[in-house]
Amino acid sequence: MHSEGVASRSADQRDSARESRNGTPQLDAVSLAIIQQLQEDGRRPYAAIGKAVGLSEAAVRQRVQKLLDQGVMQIVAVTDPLTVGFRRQAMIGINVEGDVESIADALTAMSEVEYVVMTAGSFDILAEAVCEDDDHLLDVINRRIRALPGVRSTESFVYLKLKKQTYMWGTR
Amino acid sequence: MHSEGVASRSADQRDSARESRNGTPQLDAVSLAIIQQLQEDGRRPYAAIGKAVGLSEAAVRQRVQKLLDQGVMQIVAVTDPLTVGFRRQAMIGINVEGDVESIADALTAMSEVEYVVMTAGSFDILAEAVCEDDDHLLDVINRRIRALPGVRSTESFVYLKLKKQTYMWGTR
DNA sequence: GTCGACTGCTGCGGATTTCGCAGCGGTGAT
DNA sequence: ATCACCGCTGCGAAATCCGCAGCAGTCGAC
Repeated sequence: MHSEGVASRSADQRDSARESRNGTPQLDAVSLAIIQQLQEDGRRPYAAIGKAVGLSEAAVRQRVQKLLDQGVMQIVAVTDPLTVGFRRQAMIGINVEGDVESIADALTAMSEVEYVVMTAGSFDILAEAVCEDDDHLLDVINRRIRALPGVRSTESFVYLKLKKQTYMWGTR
Repeated sequence: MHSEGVASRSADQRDSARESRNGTPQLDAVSLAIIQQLQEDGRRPYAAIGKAVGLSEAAVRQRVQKLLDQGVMQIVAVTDPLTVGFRRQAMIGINVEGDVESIADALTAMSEVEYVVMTAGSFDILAEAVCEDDDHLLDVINRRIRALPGVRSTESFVYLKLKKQTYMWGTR
């Protein structure tokens, strides 16, 4: 039950999530609207969403389940790390020699590293670390990240104050 | 089958969320466990959470409502922006002369800017911009951010590939 | 063209969950 | 001791979730 119909459909019916070349599904307007509803409130009832986007409760439920299965979105609780006991966060800019992606994978495997992105510019990788205190952060940066073979240099930006953190993509 | 004796509330009954000096609530182990459950699945039923943390369904519901009201957490859908039609993202490092916080506030007001943090290090502010295409990104950086009075310089890191994006704080 | 397979939507009951409220016990202040 | 407050429990009613059967539209094959 995991069919991947690779076809181009023009009109209406099974166009909610078409696969594109790179494997990331293409979303139609209705799925986008559903996501938008759930970005406002992740627990909003399916029937209410259906009324908002013009679909039945069951249809919304099936679409949401599919979006979750495909990994397009996830419905989760997000918090301010400070209130859950993580007092030190930092963005770490990393320069790499050799294979950037393998370094990025190594960072991804670290539980303290919550965000990893490969970039163009004067850093090859940006990674966000969430730590309990300074010692913990120091350990992550100096003993774990800089120890990775291929890491040429790092620069750290310790967070002083988080001003904005939104999850309203597509709501604009 | 995770039934744990997390709730030894013999000691203290009304300690689920006490206010500390700076106004951010202090969370006890049970609330943390609830958040953890909702980080795994934001739609998990209250009864299931209650079974996991050792509370009744109604108690979990009241706690969750309180956590939401206090702004400690929010339950939302999160997506990979690429799949929802935003093809260009960038982290922007900003140097400021004068009041850093007022610049940060101005950035916060921009809908394209999804993340703003004041930092120590060679940037005063890091901001993440989510845009539809290169033109849009260029407009945000050159015409809007650099136009802010007090912005001395900016440096951009265009995202090539998002490798990790987690919301599992406290799950470790 | 018809046929068949596939996909997505609807509508429907039954099971489950959510919701509101009254009551209870522990804590701290008066 | 008394009182007010707060969090937890338990319970019935309402709303929601869930699975399933049926229908309609598209696509590919013949």
